[in-house]
Amino acid sequence: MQFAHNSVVWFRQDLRIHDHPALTQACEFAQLHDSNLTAIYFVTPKQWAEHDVAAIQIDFIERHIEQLNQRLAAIGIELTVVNLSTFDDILPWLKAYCAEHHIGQIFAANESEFNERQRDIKLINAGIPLRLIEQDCVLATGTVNNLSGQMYKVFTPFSKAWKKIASSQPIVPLGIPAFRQPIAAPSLSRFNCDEFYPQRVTSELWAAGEDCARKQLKQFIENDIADYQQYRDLPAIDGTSKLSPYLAIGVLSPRQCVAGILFYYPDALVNDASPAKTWLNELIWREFYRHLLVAFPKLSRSQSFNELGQFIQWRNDNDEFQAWCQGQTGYPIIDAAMRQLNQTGWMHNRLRMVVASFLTKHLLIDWRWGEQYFRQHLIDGDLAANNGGWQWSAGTGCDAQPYFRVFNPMTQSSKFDPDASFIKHFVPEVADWSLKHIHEPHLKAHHINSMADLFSERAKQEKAYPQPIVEHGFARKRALEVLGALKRG
DNA sequence: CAGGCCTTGCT
DNA sequence: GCAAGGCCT
Repeated sequence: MQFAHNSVVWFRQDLRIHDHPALTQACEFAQLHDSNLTAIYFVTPKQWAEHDVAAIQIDFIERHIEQLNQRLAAIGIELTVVNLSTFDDILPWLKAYCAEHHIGQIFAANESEFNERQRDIKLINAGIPLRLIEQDCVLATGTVNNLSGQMYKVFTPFSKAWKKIASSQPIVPLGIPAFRQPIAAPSLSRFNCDEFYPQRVTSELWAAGEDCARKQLKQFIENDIADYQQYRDLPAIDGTSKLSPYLAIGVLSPRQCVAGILFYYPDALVNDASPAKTWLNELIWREFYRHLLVAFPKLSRSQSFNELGQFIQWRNDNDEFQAWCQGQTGYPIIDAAMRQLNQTGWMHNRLRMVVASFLTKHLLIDWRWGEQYFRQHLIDGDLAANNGGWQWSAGTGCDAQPYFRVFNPMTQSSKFDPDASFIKHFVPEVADWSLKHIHEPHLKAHHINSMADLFSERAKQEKAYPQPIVEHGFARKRALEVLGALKRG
């Protein structure tokens, strides 16, 4: 029998060749042994459907896989796309592959989600020579702890500790490994997802490719990061980085983002007044939620962080949930946000908080319903951040919003979309309403005053837009009673 | 261990 | 001004 010197790099949610430690180590291994190195990607649509991965994200992934294929070929690595069904199919496939191709080592980036970790542990226990490289976070999960040696449960002390550690070590992204002579890029198997994803959904708002992502990162840090704090809450303005789709599938690494910040703002980790501090904090939130996912695996299984969360008496009215999903609640700001999600696969962060608060508090619908709907539609779907954000809104999470803080959709509307230009774009029915009525829709009279109105286009349109699904004062009081009951026991 | 502190607000 | 209560040092 031939000695097993060949190796594989297994790509998951890390679809890039820059700053990819597992890829780099695989190349070094193959150079050392003068052996073969190939790359694989597993398509597991049944697993993805169980995880509520959005069709638009799968399309985004497939477009990046084609790009990755070209880039890998340029350094002499052949990529194979393998169509399977679930994670459980990977073990037999890898067993056969390792035997046939004399594979001695499989390199892969670690993942923080529970099922993904279980998959890897099972493979290792079954004898698959899988070597996991910690590269999911800038600072590996489990390495940022309080003085008791435990994971932090409050963001601010976590972020301080994180910055202290990060500032004491070099943050230098790896380049593209110089490996072998280019080969012709192989033709890849198409993703076979039709059974679980009959509808293909493509986004034109995010270009595919590592080069696009890197350019967008550079431009954001160079031009926009200092204004981020000022503009990030205004959905009508392009004030956010819009990099989340790339981070979610690993076209960019978080280390590239932090290194980018430090290139332009070298003191960002130690200077609390740095213009880059607000966006840096967002990256640290990403790390916080991932570290939590590993420290508290129940979060991956949709259990509330706060034990009391399981006792909340959700109303869970299905018709109201549908109205929320479809952007038909009668609150223009809520409906504009949900339609942005439905139409583009992305929603502005401020609005994610607004609609999450509305669903969980005004409608008293279980945050899990909203979390699932978000994942099913977001191009940047990411378990850690999505779960963290929803539990923060619902008040069940780690370092969450207090239960008695109920966002006022009218205040949020006038504060963050003052001229209603965002709302009007996604809810044209209200485009000719006064600003006052757009922000405070309950003041808008929906009466039809005359026969002329009845037949006018305007009357039809206004009739088509629903009355507010629930009155704010009433809903607020109801939420405080239901959620407050828990605390009183 | 007592005391300061705690993402994005509300009335 | 207020709204708990737990976390962190």
